[in-house]
Amino acid sequence: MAREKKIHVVILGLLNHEDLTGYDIKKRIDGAIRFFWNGSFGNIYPALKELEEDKLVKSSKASEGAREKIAYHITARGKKSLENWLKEERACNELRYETLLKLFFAGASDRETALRNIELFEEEIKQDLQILKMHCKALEPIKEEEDHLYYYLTALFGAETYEAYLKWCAKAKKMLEQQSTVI
Amino acid sequence: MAREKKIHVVILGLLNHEDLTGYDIKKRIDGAIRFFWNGSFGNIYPALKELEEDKLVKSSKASEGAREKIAYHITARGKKSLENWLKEERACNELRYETLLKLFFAGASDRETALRNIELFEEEIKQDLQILKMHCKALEPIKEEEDHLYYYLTALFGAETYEAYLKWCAKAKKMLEQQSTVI
DNA sequence: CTGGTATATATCATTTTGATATATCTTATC
DNA sequence: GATAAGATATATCAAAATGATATATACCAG
Repeated sequence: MAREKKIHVVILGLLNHEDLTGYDIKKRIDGAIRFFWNGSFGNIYPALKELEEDKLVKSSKASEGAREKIAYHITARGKKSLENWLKEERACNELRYETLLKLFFAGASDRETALRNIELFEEEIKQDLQILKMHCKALEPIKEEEDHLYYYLTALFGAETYEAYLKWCAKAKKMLEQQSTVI
Repeated sequence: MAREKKIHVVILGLLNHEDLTGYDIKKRIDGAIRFFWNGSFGNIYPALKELEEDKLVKSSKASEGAREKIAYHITARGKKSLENWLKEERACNELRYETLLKLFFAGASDRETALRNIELFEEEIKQDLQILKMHCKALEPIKEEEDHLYYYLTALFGAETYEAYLKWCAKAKKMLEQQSTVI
């Protein structure tokens, strides 16, 4: 295994159940996957070429008319590679929340700024929570079929953690408000 | 504002209440900050040079004996820059959990692999939760003083979300086990 | 028929990550 | 008192991810 890009397994995972173009892949990532992983054209297109070089995917010109369009199909080798990754006993889980960074350093400004940043976070989370709840609602009834249980569980993870975020927001706001009146 | 590196504000935030060397900065990040932001020598040292070029920090040779050591101090300009960032109304909050990616694509392997990956995640979270709870316990009694409330709130965020993760783990494991016996 | 949006591929500069190199200081062990 | 291990300290580099931009076609509404 020469290459170690994470985008490779994201692509293989998506291609594992349907043929897609680079553009399609980006759309899929921007759909449900974005809540726990990202991808950009800047790494998708080069990755597709590398995967083809390594014979993990196979391309086919699927051009409709004048517009060029390249669809990719996973190979047996690609499926094997995907499964190997799934069985690897290490996973890199990390969170990068600028809001928490700002809160940690909030002492460099006033209490109002700290509160405002939490409110902005709260709004963002509320919106995304609505989307996650819709995903859950759509997947819950069909979770006995095929891979839907897996999709449901990732959506449920998002929904439940976002609920926890909102509870924390309320608590944090209250504490900040209390302390600012005392001082 | 020429440069836009996030590591710059992390460094400014840390230098805002004490002078530090690059190595110290890395240690601070690896302490409490790592739960929501990371930094590496590979970007800390170049960032310090850039910050000095832009006059946001000032270096002073603090060498003890033969070992070279460069301590950095924040300037008035640096404090201003930090505050501007805090007041900016946008924050990039993102989560990158390979465990969820593996779960989403778990259909490419067997149910046991999916379960195993959740168990590994659970173990990792349990360990970090202990650390976060210790942080909370240490900060809770002094949260009325100075910036401690901010530190406490970030630790509390971690502790509460990790608790939510563990609840989800239990639920997810149960669902996976139930479905595997039915099929 | 035309302007806006979606489709589609590609590239590039900037940033981050992770590993490695180098050297010194401190502490424990034998 | 030797020496090995681990912590301190700076620096650099390849690889990967990010975010923006360029280019061109297809489709649809007004």
